[in-house]
Amino acid sequence: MTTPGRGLHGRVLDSLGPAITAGEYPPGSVLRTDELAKDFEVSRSVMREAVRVLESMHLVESRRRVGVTVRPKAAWNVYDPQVIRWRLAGADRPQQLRSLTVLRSAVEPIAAGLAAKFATAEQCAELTECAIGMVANSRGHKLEAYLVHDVAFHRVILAASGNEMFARLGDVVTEVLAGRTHHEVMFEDPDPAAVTLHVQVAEAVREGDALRAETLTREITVGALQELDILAP
Amino acid sequence: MTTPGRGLHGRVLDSLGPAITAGEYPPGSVLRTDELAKDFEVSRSVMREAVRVLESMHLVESRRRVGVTVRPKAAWNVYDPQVIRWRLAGADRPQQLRSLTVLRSAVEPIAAGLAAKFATAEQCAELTECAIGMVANSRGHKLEAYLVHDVAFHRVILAASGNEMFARLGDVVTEVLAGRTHHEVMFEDPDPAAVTLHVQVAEAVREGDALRAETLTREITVGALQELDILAP
DNA sequence: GGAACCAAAAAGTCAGACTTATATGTCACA
DNA sequence: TGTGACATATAAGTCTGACTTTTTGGTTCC
Repeated sequence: MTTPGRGLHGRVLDSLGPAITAGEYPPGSVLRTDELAKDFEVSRSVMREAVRVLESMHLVESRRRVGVTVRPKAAWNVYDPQVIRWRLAGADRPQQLRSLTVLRSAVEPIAAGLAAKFATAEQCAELTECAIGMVANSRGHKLEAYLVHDVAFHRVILAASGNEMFARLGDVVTEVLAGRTHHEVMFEDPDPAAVTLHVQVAEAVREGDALRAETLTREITVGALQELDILAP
Repeated sequence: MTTPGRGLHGRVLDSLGPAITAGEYPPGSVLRTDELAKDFEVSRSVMREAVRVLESMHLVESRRRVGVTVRPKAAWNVYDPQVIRWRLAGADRPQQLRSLTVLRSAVEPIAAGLAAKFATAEQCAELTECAIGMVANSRGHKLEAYLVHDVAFHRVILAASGNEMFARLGDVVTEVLAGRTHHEVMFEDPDPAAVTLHVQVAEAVREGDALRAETLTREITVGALQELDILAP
């Protein structure tokens, strides 16, 4: 999905980042740069660059005479795609999946409404294609192919909303959907009702019916919430 | 609001970051590390650390034999608080304000609904205090004091939602509200209807009425959208 | 015209010396 | 006994220079 280990400092991050988000170094832990450098067998300059990046993610704080302190989870930049990936890969996975799904349930309906208003003809076509692809792979244990179209569908919706911040959630949604299919139990074919909803959203967007697109998408996300037992009574 | 210029590399960031987000170096521009180091009168190591941070924000990409390339806006980590601050401070301000307000309009109603279910007694009390503070400063050109309570109100809602990702939007909302009051035209007292809505939201949350809290908050955010001429017909 | 090759350019890496801020302990004095 | 000033050790921060590695773009030769 993303470029791992860009350079030496990147490999350090790929190792240190997940360790922190997984709570291996609990908040308040103090690390020392040159000790880390020794542990990871890299020069101090490389380790310093890695620490700087972690600092920009608010995962750690570097202070003179003290060291590199791990910050509490509440301070983390939980929207950083890399942090999200690290958390999804570790012990934090369930919580991360829940909060992301709740975020989706807030954002996607609004995005769909905006998409109905602002989507280009090309995006409408893409959307329809995705919906068709989902239908075509909705039966017969072709989950992999189904997922590809499902992911693409949601990405197009977010991009077509015309809101840059919504658009940037495409990666996040991708991770969530991919995770749901790959890691969770998902032997059966997708819910036919959900497939229909996607087709109908594509319709509504094409017809410029913002309210309908929003409502239908809300139904989709409610389904996603229910899958994770996040009830919305 | 946040710590500016933490160390030498921080000061470089405070200068280079805004320049990039403002489009001073358009996407595709190629910078060279040691040239930058010379320009900013810092050592290469310091400049490298700054570049690493910019890279982690997806503002630039560093490649061997090529240099440091500025990435297109679509790649930027627009959820990074620092990037948001840089954009709000520069030419991108209007667009940034719009997309943030749309994001708010998606997230806050859901957050309010969750808050109605999960807020602690303490948070309910805080919320009521904020609402009272808003009422008390709603007339007589006491906008500064009004704003303080307004901001606090929305932060509590987001925090009380129990969703870590919503909670982290508190800073963002703060920036938006502060910006609206300080930079935009806002001579008159706040809309009395909006004040009432806040009071009612506090009520609904206290009573655990999720649906009402959500609906009322949606009315608040619709108002925010209208202020920016973002119509939602 | 295309494939193999070469050279330059820029980032990447490392090691070592030095500077600076600061937490903490010490000691004198009240 | 408590409090303030001061000294000291510590770890991050900074700078410099040498070296390595990757990659691009041109050049040569078939």
